[in-house]
Amino acid sequence: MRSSTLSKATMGRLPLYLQFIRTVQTENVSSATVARALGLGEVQVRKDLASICPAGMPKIGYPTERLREDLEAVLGMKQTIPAVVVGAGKLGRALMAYDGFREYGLEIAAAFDTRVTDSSHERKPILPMEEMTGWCREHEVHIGILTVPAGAAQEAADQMVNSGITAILSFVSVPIRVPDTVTVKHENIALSLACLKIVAGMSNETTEEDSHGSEDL
Amino acid sequence: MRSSTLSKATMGRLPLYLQFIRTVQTENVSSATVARALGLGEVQVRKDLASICPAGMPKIGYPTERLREDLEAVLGMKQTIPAVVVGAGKLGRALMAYDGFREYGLEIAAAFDTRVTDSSHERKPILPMEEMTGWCREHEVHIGILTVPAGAAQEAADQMVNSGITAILSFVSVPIRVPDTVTVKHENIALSLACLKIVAGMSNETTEEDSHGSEDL
DNA sequence: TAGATTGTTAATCGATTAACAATC
DNA sequence: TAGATTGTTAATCGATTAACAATC
Repeated sequence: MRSSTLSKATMGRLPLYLQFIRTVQTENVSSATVARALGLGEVQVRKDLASICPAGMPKIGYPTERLREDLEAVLGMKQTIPAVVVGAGKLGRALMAYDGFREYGLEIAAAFDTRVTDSSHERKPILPMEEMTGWCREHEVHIGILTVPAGAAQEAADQMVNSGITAILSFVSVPIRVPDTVTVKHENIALSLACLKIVAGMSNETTEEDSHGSEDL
Repeated sequence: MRSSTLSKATMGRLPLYLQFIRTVQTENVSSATVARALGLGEVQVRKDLASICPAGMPKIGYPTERLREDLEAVLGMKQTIPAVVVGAGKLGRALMAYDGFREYGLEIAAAFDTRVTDSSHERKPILPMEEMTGWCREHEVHIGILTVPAGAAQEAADQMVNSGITAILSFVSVPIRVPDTVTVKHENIALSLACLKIVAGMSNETTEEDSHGSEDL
């Protein structure tokens, strides 16, 4: 019931709140403080927080500890669940070594690659692709990170689906086809950077006809 | 004039269109085709495309080549501009080696790190931090990718700003403070994965009270 | 001409913001 | 009590969708 009142937009901001709340040292924190820190509207913050934490107190604010717990609960970070990396290239291995996942209730358990690579320097196993299905089913892994070359993406994705993975974070720049039951999120780094280039006004798109001077966004 | 009619939402979809258009083999492409491929509304696609490409023809669609050119023009991909990586750890070096940036008119020119690292295996120079300001000013670099440890983020960001960088793509999970003239985009991979976990319904947030069965988003 | 497709105007929807009531 | 802060209701804003006119 409660979850149905959380809009998509609100949901997207919750991790942002959590990130900031974790840095707060005081016992209580007000919506104004959060808003200022994150550059959001005060009312928006209050509305968002009210939807997940009923412990806000007039004149005092939100108990930091309680707020953090509620955020973590809604975001499902109470328990750590395993994920696998598919494609143990440079990016794949960089992600394996990244320990920031744990803060968000996730842990890379293993990686898979078509070529048997030297994993002696890694703390986690890099296994041949053929073992993925068995391994994932055995360890009940349902989240995968896809970091293979574009040409191998579809085949790898198929194998992931076949291994019982239902959520894929893809770093591949080509779209992949999966059944409706599987969620794919594309993380296109080049694209993010390109957007930044545009927002920062570095593209050749700035026309001289716009006599307003530089637009403020 | 034209650019002012592009909403933020539309702008965000343009790279998506470009990605797909580049895969199209036919001479012309209809909004219906694009919509189907990307899972968007037909009218939405038409409205978006109409705002950047005046060459749409009833009964025929959009000339693929022309559409691609217009998209690239608006997205500022005609010319390649340089970017630097700050923090030559695993992720930083993985990004250096990634050649997908070029497709979006960007090129990693060099990396900087506090520790002088072995860059003999790299095709691009990894230079000591002290040289960043001079190097960036000389090469007129205004875009930077931040991949340092959280503890070093603020200092590194300050140096980037000082080097004339006005757009930062940050992979650091802590917020950084920069002047208003600098744009920062946070790329929190762990967070993306966490969102996926939620969307895919793997968090412990699913309540038994929701008797609708699984929600379809 | 007829039909398919584009482009635009109006209606709907969702999210943000403003105003204000509630409360410790 | 007075004041600061929360929570909610109504108004505004922006984006999407629906209906339809324009056109090759």
